[in-house]
Amino acid sequence: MTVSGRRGRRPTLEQVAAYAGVGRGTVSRVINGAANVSDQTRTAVQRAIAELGYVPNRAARALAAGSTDAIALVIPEAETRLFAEPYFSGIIRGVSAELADTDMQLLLTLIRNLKERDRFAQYVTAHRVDGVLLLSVHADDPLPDLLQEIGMPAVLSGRRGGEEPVPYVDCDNTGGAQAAVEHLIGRGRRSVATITGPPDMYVARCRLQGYREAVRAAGLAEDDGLVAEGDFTEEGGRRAMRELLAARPELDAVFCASDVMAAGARAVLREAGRRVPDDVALVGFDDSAVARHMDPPLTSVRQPIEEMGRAMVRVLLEEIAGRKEGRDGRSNRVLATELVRRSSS
Amino acid sequence: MTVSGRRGRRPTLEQVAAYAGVGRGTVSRVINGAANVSDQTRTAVQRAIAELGYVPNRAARALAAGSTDAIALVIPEAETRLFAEPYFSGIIRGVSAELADTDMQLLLTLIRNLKERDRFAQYVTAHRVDGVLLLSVHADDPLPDLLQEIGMPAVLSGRRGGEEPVPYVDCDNTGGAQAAVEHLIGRGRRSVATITGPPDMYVARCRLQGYREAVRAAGLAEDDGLVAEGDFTEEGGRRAMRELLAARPELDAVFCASDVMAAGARAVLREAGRRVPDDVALVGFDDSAVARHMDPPLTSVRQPIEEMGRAMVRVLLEEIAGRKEGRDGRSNRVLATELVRRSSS
DNA sequence: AGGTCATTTGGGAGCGCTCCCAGACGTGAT
DNA sequence: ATCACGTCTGGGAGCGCTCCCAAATGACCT
Repeated sequence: MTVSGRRGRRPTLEQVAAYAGVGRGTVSRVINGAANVSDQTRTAVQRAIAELGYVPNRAARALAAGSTDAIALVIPEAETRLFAEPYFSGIIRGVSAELADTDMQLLLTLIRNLKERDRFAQYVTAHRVDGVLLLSVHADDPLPDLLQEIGMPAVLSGRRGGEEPVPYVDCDNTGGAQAAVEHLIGRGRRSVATITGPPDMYVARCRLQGYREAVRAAGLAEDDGLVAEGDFTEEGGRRAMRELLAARPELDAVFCASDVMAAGARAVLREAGRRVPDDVALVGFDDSAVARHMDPPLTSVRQPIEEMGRAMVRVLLEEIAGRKEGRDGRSNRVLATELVRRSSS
Repeated sequence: MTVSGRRGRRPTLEQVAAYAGVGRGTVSRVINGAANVSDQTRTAVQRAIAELGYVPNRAARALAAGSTDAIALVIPEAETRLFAEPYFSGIIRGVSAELADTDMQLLLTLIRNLKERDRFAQYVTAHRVDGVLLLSVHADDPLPDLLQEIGMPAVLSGRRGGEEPVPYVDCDNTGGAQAAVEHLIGRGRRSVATITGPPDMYVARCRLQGYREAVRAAGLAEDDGLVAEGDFTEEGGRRAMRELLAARPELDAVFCASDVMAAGARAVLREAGRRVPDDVALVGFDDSAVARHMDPPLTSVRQPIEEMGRAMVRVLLEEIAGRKEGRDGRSNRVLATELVRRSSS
């Protein structure tokens, strides 16, 4: 063995220093990109690192520096089912991509009950991550406030309401819904109904508002008989569609606040003998696999999910960096949606 | 005494010891459940921990003990699209559930290119996790062998071939396919075709084998004209279905090695004027959202995905514990599948 | 010549744990 | 009383880093 004291273990910073003929501090400076190191020394250290195959020990670094180089992605368990596809994996993909050239680690935490939430709360209170990404929290979730309180950098995906104690990244739900309904109206539909999400969800209210604005802007009558409440499930979509058909048999288009509800609605329309899109045009929201595989394929509003994941990381990293430097940069981000036209409308 | 005071910071083990009037070692023993601590002392320490709200510092523990209390879940990027639903989220759910009462952390790593794979290789070589869960590796992936080489505990989901250098958890693909085809034959179908996955994938070969065994067992003719090669995509399913229809127009059932291919097949059948299930019965594999939302809903073979995630963790933890104690317990696990009957067959 | 200042460097002092050894304190046998 | 042998317990010695202070160096001034 060319290096003394190496015997099988991973080389330490100390050994790199010895090998390069410099002090520990200098090696540390090179690794962390500190400015005041002469080029000559830097090169020597870098060669030593390469030759020894040195990789810093994360635990030691975390202990000494008091930071963990890790962020947590927190997902309420329910969401992994509801948003299974493509939301969940899309966000993860974006987050991971944006993290790839950082050397931050991604910790995944599913929270399926109160006990686990408390455990996670304790976890972050103990500062075992540098920041937290919170996926689709519910309106009554105390986590955002807790994080705000203990000064843990955090970013939300979506909003629970208009304002939030921590930064959020969201897509333009109102605008997306509006575009969808404008599209329907633009295709000559005159009696456009909507199936909404549960009204206690902000995202559902936004999509409903988008619908209303489009209807109003087109000068069509605002008719509550054309609005039915769903719950983002297929069964809810069925129920709502039956209500609509009963109340306004003459309707010629339906904007559904989710693809899954659109699938339910489509089934009811089929039973009722209405053809899609000939008799009734259908538009969904989410652009999920369900939309692509429906018959006919469903026009749907696509959220830039992967990009949202990336944006969340960017905002969080800014937040973490800002926190360190004492400044306080709250920056939200709202991304645009896109209407994907298929043959259902 | 620099110990008392420290306002604002998290309490340390040292402070707990002082508060309880014992030594550091004793507190450590209580926390780690070492046997030789008197009940009285244990109680006192536990009270001190509770009263101070002490949470061990993971970095310090990892540094001192040389283990990280974290495992990595590694997913090749391509898979996050292909298996997006429900495989990906199902595994995560199972893994997370099984990990919940451990205090292991779950590190998520997507690998989207060679550079990232090398980085991850370096990462595990530096022993920054205690174990690795590898999702659906490709046949030419060197990661399993690398992990084996450096002695890092690892578990695969699925197999690349018959044997593996590291333990795996898989579902009974052959049995599932067999059950699906038996089901078709049991419903009176006599000309059962199959659309396979790419033959270089072990899972595809298994499902094909299951098909063959069922056909043979039923005493039906083994006819290569009834076997068409797909690639697990919808378009591949379409192409294969057209081939089958051209070669054996009289077929009355098709077993597809994936739901997505079944969706493609279904579209072609519709164009060809064949009714499902009246003229042609259809069965898929995966029991994905696509299956539930097809028209008619698709009979499909369900894999116990969440349970597979749990099993992977159990095997990995055993592996890690075994490694520590010097024993070498290679234990694979193959879980049963279940046929979910819907109206397509 | 001496003084000042910026730049670069070495290494001590921890960070909060676990590991392990030696000591304290029983208990029972001699 | 002495010894042996068990069970508990305290605390020293690290783990591999970062932080920071002081020292060395050299450039430039007075």
